[in-house]
Amino acid sequence: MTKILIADDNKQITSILEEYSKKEGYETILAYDGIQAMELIKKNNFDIILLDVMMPKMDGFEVVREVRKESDVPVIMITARGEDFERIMGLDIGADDYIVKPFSPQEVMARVRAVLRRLSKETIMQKKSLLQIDNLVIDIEDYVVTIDKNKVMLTKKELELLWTLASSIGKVFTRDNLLNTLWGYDYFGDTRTVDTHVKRLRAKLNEYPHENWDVKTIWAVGYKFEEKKNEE
Amino acid sequence: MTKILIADDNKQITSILEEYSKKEGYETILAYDGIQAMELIKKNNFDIILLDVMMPKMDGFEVVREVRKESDVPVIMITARGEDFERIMGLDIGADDYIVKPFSPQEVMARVRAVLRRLSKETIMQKKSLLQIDNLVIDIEDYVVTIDKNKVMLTKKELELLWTLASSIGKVFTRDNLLNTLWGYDYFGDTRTVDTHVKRLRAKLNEYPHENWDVKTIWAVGYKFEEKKNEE
DNA sequence: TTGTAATGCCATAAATGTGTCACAAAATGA
DNA sequence: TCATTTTGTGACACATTTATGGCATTACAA
Repeated sequence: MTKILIADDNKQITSILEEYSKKEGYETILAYDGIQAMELIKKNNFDIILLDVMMPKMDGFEVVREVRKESDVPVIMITARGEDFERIMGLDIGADDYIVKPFSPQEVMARVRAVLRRLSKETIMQKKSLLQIDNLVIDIEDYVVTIDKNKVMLTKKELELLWTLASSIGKVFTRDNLLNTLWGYDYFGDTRTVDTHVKRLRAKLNEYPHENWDVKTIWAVGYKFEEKKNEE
Repeated sequence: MTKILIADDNKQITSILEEYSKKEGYETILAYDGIQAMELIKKNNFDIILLDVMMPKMDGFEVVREVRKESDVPVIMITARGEDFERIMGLDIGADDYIVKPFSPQEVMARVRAVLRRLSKETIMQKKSLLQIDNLVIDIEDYVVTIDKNKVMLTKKELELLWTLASSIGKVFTRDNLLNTLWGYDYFGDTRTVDTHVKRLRAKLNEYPHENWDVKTIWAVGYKFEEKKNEE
């Protein structure tokens, strides 16, 4: 049975996530600050951990750092603002995904499922932080994106954008969603900025052929990463 | 079958490393202090040894010194702080690699594989602690770096920096990563200092041609050692 | 101790990335 | 089809990040 730890000092958040986790069939345990989370982690053997960044006594970053010394449980960080992508995902912290508030519980559960699915595949492969879709490979650790082994030179924002879209294949993101996830919810900028980044990303991706996937526009809604299922 | 000794007084660390080692297919033996480690080393014929520096009864340094009197087993040291690179890697101690806490188990296993791979090539050659990438050779033992047989005069920090980057080809290191690994995690200095050392290192490396590799900047992230795969 | 090399820090220059806008192009629906 | 809405694109200003040279301090060897 999948065992999940939900750590957040906001009880409304933990209780709604608890409800959804139980609906999902997970064994759910709650913590309300970092110290408590650490204690529970030491005693239990969780399959996945949901960690709020801002918690009393010990913040989420510290908790992951502690956890990572000894274990490799998948961790999803919940952050109130657009913290630096690479800080959370990659090099410094080593979380498996991150979610920006405000979020919907469904979204969180989708991420949890995605991480668990991805991880179960990766026990065979060595590398984590590797997202592979058809001939597209996104490697967070090396900060490299390739299409059929061809290196695509993306900037940080472009990589974040691609990673965000591609890690939820098929899901439509509104411009506000993306602004919220990539720039933080307290960012007040032009919505159309997203368009510009999509344009730049597409230009670079189109340097190489990719028949089975694309960044698609959903008219009057937003963008999504689409994978065309092969007709095998 | 590869036989590995894991010596650390923290049982959580040994047990997680044991788990990963077994997953890797190694025969795994554990020790919880230096004396115990020594006894096991005398009785067994290990292929590789993981040694925590801070252990009760006999610290990691002493253990290696003892071991080195009689054997040449590859040793990877685990240190909590940025101990002097040359002390661990160089003439005094003669370890084959070192890892700074906190680490992820994958990272450790990657290092283990790397050391074993390197060593297996070196049985023919006499030298150990030799890192070779295309026309670049880093000799930790003699503290010498050459490009096409041309000696490159690097300072201590420059060598450490190069070695750190080059022994994880492709991996991006943030400035904080490097500060942590090279200066110790308790060092509070200017992040930009890393830039300066990269500058000096590059200047010296560029005295000689190297088409197939370079120290590359990942904008807004950090640095990495990049090897351009030859189109053989 | 003294001289020399190494190191760390800073200011400034250079390089690169990002956000905004105006207008063109495309999609939608009557 | 046309009017309207939405998206795509190129240009440009400006923000951010990195490279560089110089200088002060420290470490080290003679």
